[in-house]
Amino acid sequence: MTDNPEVVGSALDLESRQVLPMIEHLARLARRDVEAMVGEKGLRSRHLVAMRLLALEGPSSQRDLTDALSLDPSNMVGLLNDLEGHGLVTRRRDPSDRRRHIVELSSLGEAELRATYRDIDTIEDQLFSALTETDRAELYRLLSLAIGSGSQACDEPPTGEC
Amino acid sequence: MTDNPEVVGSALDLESRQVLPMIEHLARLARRDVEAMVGEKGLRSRHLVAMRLLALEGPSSQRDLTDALSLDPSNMVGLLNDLEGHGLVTRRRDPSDRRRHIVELSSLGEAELRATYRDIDTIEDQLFSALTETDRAELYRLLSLAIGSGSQACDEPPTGEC
DNA sequence: TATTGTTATACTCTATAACTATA
DNA sequence: TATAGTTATAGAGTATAACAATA
Repeated sequence: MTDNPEVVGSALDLESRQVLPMIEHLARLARRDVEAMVGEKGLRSRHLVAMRLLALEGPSSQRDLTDALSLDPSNMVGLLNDLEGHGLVTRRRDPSDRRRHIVELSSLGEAELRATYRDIDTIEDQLFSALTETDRAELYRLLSLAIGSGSQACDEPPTGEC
Repeated sequence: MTDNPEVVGSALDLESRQVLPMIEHLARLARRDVEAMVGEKGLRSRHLVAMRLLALEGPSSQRDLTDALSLDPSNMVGLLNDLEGHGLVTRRRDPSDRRRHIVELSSLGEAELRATYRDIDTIEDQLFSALTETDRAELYRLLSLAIGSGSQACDEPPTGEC
């Protein structure tokens, strides 16, 4: 723990077990693979994530979706336009609050999502080939845990309020 | 396991323990936090990843860096221009192969990297607050394992050769 | 001829601000 | 006044192609 920057020999304590750089790296690799594989259909990574959420949560408002995905509302518009244009989701007004749109996965969207999941499984098999089944289950658990708390409990990043 | 897309009740088997969507989600959250925190210095997530690699591997050619980070060579140029402009890395010709640039982290860059790591630690503490220390060590192990094999063993994504 | 680095370029992703319609 | 959704726009991320210098 020297604070002298001249000591170049201490490269190792520059490596402090951080996971964020690795997550960013994996995300870039994965996105490239996913879009190379399903890109022919005009679908991209973000579309799949949104459809996945709709499959899990059922019909939701755009506000719910943007909050859950931590996306900007204006991005969600174009994203859903794409999906709706392909007939993968439907949008309708909420009768009880006509400002809201209720977004729902269509049966075509569900079928498409299933097909895409098989593609993603293939990519994951390759990307995580060094991990055992137990490892992968554990990875799933850890990431679920992080997302479950990290993105919901504390929305505003650096306010210090959390 | 029905293959009838009409069966909407089977939402749960659409959720097949995939980690890629979560990794992408976490990456987006993390990048936003990181850039909100260190953005004032003009540094971005990619800069930190590159500096981190230089700290770990020592002086490297641009080709080495682009391969390790799975980035496009043309992106690396601008990235290193930024770092060099801030005095965080140095570039010099390799005497034994004058096509190559040898890139090296400067002592200023090392100091800056140390300071940034403390910021990133803070973000990770918050993002992974639901995980125990053991969990986080395990997460680090699993991601390292995936990157160690996934990105090096198989560079070309969908050739089927891997 | 192949490789390293570079420039130019275009397309995607993400964020901000201003607007509308509803509440 | 506040909220859900939309539009327009700009900045950052990423990929491709063409090029110069060197091997």
